[in-house]
Amino acid sequence: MDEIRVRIAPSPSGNLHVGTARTALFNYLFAKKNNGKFVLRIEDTDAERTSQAYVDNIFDSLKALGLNWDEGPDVGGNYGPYTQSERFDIYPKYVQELLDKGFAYECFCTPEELEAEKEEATANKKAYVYSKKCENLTEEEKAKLRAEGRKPAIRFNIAKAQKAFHDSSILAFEDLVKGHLQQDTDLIGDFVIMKSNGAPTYNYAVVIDDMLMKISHIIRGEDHISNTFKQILIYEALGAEVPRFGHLGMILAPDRSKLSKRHGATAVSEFVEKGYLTEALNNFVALLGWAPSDGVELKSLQEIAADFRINEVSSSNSVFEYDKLNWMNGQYIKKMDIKELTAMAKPFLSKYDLTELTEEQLEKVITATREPITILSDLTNDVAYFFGKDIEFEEGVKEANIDTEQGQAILKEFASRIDSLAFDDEEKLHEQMAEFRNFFKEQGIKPKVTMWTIRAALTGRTHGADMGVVLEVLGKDKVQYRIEKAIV
RNA sequence: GCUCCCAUCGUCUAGAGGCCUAGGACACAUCCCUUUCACGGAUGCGACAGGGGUUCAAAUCCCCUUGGGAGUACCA
Repeated sequence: MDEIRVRIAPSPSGNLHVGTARTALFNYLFAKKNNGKFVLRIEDTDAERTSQAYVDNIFDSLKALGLNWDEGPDVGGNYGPYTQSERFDIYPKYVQELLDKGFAYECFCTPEELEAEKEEATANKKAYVYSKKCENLTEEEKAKLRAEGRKPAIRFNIAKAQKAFHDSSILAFEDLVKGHLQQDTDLIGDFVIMKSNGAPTYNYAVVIDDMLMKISHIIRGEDHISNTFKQILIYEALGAEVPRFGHLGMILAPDRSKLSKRHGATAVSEFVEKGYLTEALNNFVALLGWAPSDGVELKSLQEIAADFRINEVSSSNSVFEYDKLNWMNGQYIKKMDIKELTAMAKPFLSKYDLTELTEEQLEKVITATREPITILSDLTNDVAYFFGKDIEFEEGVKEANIDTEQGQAILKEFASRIDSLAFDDEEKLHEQMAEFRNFFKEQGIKPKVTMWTIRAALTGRTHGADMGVVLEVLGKDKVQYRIEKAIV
């Protein structure tokens, strides 16, 4: 194939999962690195589990991550439509071709008959393989079954295809990330490619779509390895060029089970709602299975794309731990443009009356509180004392820092200086506070203890934003009010 | 059950036979910086799953065991 074309084909039966996001990312990176095209296809074959809300979520999440597609349902392209449900009329044609070539046959088995076969297989500790009962039905037999009202499903004839294109029953291919992979096709049952209701099944529809969309490389999760053998055979039976495959390890929860709701967020949109930055999410997820050649882990999408090589991706599973994601998110928050950060922070500040502060003051507050946070939602609590008249004291803070003889002395001295404090002159205020600390330092009280008392009275806590910013943003009136309230 | 995949610090990983007394990042601990918490800096803790081979030499190659994951649908 001349052009490199990859795709991501999510099924809209849920919000975009981080695992899918990583697959999308690796496909995107591979396309970027190789000047290829990245296409998005929506696999909504199963109407019952599918919804438009999920389709929207998938679009929005992918866009938020910056994983822009070159072709897709919304932007179109030369190989559309890009939504499977709109492609239903093209699937029967190739089923007929397979039927004509003898690589497929009609199957009239009922669910009950199939169930019985499976039970027998498990009873004999054998792998279940369809009995091929319907492989050689005569026209008369078929007509009779049809007369009974039975509608056939179409099955793919594995052995026939395998024999036609390979020397033995072993089917092998070179995986882009896992290397040599093989499977004995005698162990693969003749699977249904078209249901009795006329709808195509997944393994068949993907092949037709990928073939028609000229997909050259299929990068996906390793849960698809066993499907790959079935799919290769369909490509071959259709006389189509078989694409290259690359199977990625799975993302596991810390308990090594599948990442699910009980482990916390699973959808990209949930991470965003919690206050994770999509840049950090991309960066983190890229590092699950891939390592930059220069060892520098903090990297933009562009930098990663330039360095990315699919064959360097690890073939093992990786555990999704929040520690590193949190650290990374914090790094991005620290480096982010303050205006952009402030805008992103606002949704997390909805419980406060933001009109209390000017935009400039808000930016100061965010600047002074961004350092220690790892996710945007940390801001909600960290910024609380900048709003409203009164504050809430954290447990024990009042008793230890204010209700003491020393605390009261510090507060009284501070109260006496409030009138002379330069609330609107950052530099001067800084000097005045230094002088204030020295006043007590000479009495043997550590600077940080002095500040703890003032901070406690003003914020209800012993740690938080820079005191200069606290004083400046709070302003003389609030400072005076809170200090006086703390003096017994 | 059957088939397939995987296996380096707690986690993500570097490592493609000698460069490995196994490197980095996160987490953790200690120290420094400091008006707090942090940030930043320094140091420390910490792994080649086990057993057999092959080889002058194995984390790297082969086999077995063990452990983990996936697939086994007229779901995708």
